[in-house]
Amino acid sequence: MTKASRPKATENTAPDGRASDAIVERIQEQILSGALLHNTPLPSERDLMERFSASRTVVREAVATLAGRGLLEAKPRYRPIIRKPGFDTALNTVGSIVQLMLQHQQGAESLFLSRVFVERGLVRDAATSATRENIAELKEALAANEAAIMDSDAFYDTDMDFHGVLYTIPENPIFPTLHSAYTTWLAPHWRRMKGSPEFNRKSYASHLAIYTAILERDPDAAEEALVTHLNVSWSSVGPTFAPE
Amino acid sequence: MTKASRPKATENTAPDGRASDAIVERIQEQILSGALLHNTPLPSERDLMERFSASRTVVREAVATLAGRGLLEAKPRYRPIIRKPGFDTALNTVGSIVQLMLQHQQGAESLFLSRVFVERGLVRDAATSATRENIAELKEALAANEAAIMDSDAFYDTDMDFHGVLYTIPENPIFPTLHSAYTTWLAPHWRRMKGSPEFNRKSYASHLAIYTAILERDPDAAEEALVTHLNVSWSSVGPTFAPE
DNA sequence: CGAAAGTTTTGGACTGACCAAATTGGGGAG
DNA sequence: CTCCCCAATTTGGTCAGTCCAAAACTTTCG
Repeated sequence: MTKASRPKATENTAPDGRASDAIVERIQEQILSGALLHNTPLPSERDLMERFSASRTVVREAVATLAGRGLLEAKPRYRPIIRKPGFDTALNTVGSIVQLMLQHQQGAESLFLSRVFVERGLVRDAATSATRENIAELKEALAANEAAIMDSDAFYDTDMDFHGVLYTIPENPIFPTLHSAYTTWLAPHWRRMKGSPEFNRKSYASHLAIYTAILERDPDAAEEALVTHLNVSWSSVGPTFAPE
Repeated sequence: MTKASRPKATENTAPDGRASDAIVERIQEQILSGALLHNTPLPSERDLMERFSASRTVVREAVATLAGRGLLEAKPRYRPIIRKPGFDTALNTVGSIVQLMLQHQQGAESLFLSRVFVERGLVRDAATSATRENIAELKEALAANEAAIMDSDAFYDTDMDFHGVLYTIPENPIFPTLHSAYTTWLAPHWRRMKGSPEFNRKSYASHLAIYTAILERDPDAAEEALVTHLNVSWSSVGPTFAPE
């Protein structure tokens, strides 16, 4: 105890904003520095209010803020779990807003088009600079994709995986994150209508075309194959979004 | 707006999650539907607690959540301002986490490389499909850039603007947002070191090369000019980030 | 040794109160 | 009549204390 852990009266140099912000920052530091371990639960609120000599209100607010930032995962009645931030954390925090904008097809289409844009760049780069390992992975993903043609659920997964491999090629952690963002955000709409082995076979053919173009180091061909592939997909998914 | 919804009396039967979530959702709806107008202040907390017949604690929590999602802009002592969500809102909410990752390690570099990736695609597209207006805008931005060579502050701004024009070409609202995200996130480091008219002149030359390549509808040349340009910039900015 | 019952802890929510800053309303000076 | 300044009121931020039901932790018992 010894409540005197922090004399708050003696120091007033900066314009004191929110009291919780100070706590947020302190906890944040401790999470980043590792003083609070990843995947472990946060100390109890009553504990925290002692450590920071603040009221529960403030502590609570701080916790909520941290949770909003994704540094804590706060399930309703449970202890908040500490999450060290990564690019995935960042993407997660936007999830709720993106979700809102996806309800209007305008937003969904924008997002989809951005994906096309990104993947166009990815396949071009793959065509010009994919390593042997990259190509091996692509081949593997492609094989899995072919094997799943008859099972639409599995096909969906292997489809995602194939595209996912493309995102790993730049070796930039942002891209895999982006991929999972695209898939999780668009997934609900995507899943709802999907199906025939016929359709799957066509998709697979597209994938193969992309792969082949990459193998032949032909960026333009790879890009074009990718674009037509995605456009076909969109033509059957786009309409599932709200009209206006 | 006939959805009067239930007044939530005393019930314990349902697995009610967070009480504030219900309010969050209601307010969110009202913001989206326009019942609460963009850029106007939210009603007072005491008012809200009457409307939703909840305690101030809960109302407060709801407001905090909304603010965290970017639907409200809450300055410390002022009334929260209603913000209808857009892609910019989304990017804003990630700001704090991104900021964390920028301080450290290769986070900054990853971000920068992603920018290079994006702009490569942008200039390619510009080279193949820029409209007369796009080109006119580029020309204008370029002229402004040249005129600012002697004034490093102004040069920085016109530099950003020039790149910004590229992000408008796809006519996808995500891209301008992305541009402002890149600039605001990287700005602090970028600003801290820049300077000589000498350096500016070189940058301008790069911009001109990009512009010329676009004019000549040469995607490869445009891309290459862009890459060398950004790499030069990075070589003088990158080191300003924390080592490891 | 493990499962059930019991006890303590903890997060969610509410009330009432206080303070300082923001907003508002009303004069009084120009 | 307008504009600015100062009180009166509102409002956001914070605190302390209380209640409750669900988790988490103990202990007991089969």
